[in-house]
Amino acid sequence: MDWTDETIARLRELWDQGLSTAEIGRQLEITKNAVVGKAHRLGLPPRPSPIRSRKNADGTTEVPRRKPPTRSKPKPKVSPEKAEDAAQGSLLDTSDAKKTEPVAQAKGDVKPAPVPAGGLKKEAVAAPAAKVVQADVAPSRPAVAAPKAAVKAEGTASNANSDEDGPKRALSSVVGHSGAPRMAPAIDRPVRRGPACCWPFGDPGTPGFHFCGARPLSGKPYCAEHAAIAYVKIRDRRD
DNA sequence: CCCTGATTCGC
DNA sequence: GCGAATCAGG
Repeated sequence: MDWTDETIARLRELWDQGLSTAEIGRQLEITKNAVVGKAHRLGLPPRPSPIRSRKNADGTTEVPRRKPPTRSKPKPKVSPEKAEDAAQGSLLDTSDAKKTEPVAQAKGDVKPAPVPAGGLKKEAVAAPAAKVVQADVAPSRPAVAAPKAAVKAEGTASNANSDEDGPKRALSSVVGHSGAPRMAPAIDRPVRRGPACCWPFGDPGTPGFHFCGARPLSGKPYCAEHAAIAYVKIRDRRD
């Protein structure tokens, strides 16, 4: 993993948004360990940890006894092949024409698309301080992720699977709405110094990848347009 | 089991 | 510096 300035920025954003390390890892296509490790090294603010670290009265943090790790695992270094899939065509849907098949699907399943498997969880509910919860998914792949939350909230995939390709087909329509985030909006100011909408276009690592860059809503990482997609009101996601 | 984040430590 | 392995709590 090469931690470019951009990926670090993304990590910071996502971390700041309160996403779980695993979620961030999925979006950046790295492991959560990498996320945690890097975040730790960067000195990012620690997030509520599941492990109890009770504090003494004087403020010192008492860490539970750490057992001397018996780490001597001659584990063969079989590097898992990380096939990169560059499926970006789906964002190019300019009209509201309903594509029943995301492009990503068509490309051999060498690597499963990083679509989050879990449904909305506590993390989503406990999210930021507003009536707005984060879509449990990431805009890393807006065409796939965002709509999923918008469409079916409680779809734990276990019960709502009467329609197999339900989510897939639904997403296209959702994406189509709200002015279809196709390519980068031609912003008047190509270069801005302030905060920029970090809604991604294309796949990270590919030449055409870039962020929206428009002025984000205050306190949010996205501009108004993309925030509307990235966030879903609790009320609205219930059917 | 699953999830989570934190830490360790070989590389 | 990086991150897999591991730990540890829920």
